[in-house]
Amino acid sequence: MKISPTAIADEMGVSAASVIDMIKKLSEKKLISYDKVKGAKLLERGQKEAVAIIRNHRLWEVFLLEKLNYSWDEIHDIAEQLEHVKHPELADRLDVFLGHPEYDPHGDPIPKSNGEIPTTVKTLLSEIEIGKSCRVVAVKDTSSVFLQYLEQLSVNIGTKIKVLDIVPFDNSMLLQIGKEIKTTVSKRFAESLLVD
Amino acid sequence: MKISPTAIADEMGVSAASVIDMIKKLSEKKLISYDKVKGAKLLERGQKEAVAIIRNHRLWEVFLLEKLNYSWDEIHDIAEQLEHVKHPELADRLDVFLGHPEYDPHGDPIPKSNGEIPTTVKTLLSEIEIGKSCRVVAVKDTSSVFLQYLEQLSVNIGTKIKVLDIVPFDNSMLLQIGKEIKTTVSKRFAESLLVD
DNA sequence: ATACAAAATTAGACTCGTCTAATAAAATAA
DNA sequence: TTATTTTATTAGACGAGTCTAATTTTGTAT
Repeated sequence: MKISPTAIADEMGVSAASVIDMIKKLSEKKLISYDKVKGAKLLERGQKEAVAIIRNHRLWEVFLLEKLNYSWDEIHDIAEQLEHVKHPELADRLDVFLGHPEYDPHGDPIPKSNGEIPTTVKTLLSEIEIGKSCRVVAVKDTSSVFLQYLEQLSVNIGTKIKVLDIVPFDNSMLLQIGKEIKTTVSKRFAESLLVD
Repeated sequence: MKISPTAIADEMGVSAASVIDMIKKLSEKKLISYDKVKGAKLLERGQKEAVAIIRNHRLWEVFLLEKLNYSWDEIHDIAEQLEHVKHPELADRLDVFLGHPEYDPHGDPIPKSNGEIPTTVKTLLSEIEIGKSCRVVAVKDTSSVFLQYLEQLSVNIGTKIKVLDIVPFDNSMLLQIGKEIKTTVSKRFAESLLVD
């Protein structure tokens, strides 16, 4: 998909000018290609570097949650710093130490050392029909507010959810979460949860 | 002790001008004081930050050695990157996870969360008299070459060393290392090992 | 098709950490 | 004490990454 410089700027909290500047620099470094029409695309080298960093990020997230007992909503920010620590072998050793986890705590697949990323079939909760059940496999939004909300609703990776009803007016969904909780969530919410 | 800007520049591999510039900036930030005569001194805030970073560094070194099975001579460089990862509870959680280690793999004390640094009596191996025995408690030089040399001689923290003889000519020492190894080392070597 | 709005891009500036070259100050040797 | 050498300091510049304020391009509604 093509993403506009403005969108990147908003997402990253920097000015559009900075994004354009950076696109230029990354193009010069042959990490990305840029073309008004096709947008920005990762080049071979850029792709590799990017995947390596994502691998680091997700492995560190597992470490922070499992070993240091951080909570779901805290790990992302710390992993964002850890992911840039550079040393050959580091990711692989971490991977071994953690027992070769396949998914990070948010349900995202951890790239293999060869750069391969396991793909999983994921559906937005918002696309599940009335009466059907599913299990949470990942979150699309990793912001603290969202994760804390999930926590509050006892929603975790693996949690079973049944769609009891959908309000036609605004597409809110009435959900049965696990055995205990029955609640209504917004369309926005249902579009931020990935299920299988 | 007072250290000259030039010495810092050499040690850090930057120009003297950079050191002076940085001294100015750190002074403005009230992290250090600087005075031609007294030299540079850490101020309260600077001291705290510095100790916190040392704490991070040493804890990460323990992690890298014990959990990721890195070797003695590799951990320093990686820890130098990890030490700057910032998050309120990170050091404390790491500390708990590692079981409150008191020393890092090079034998240096790990500062407590309150900033306290356990002090240990340490003597240079070069000051041990003929016939006396001692145990290695720390290394003064953490360069790869030195650590690899130690590895080769089977010298580790805790290794027992007996000084069998000292060559008056150049102060080389004949050592009994553990039970197996008997070898002669230079004065420079003996001044890089700390024993109790 | 025209005109307005939104997005992309450029220009010019600022901070940071760094550098080299020039100058000043201090230490040391004669 | 003066000359020489070493060290400290200043001046001016540069690249990186960022910004704001134009300006240009593109998209869209009338």
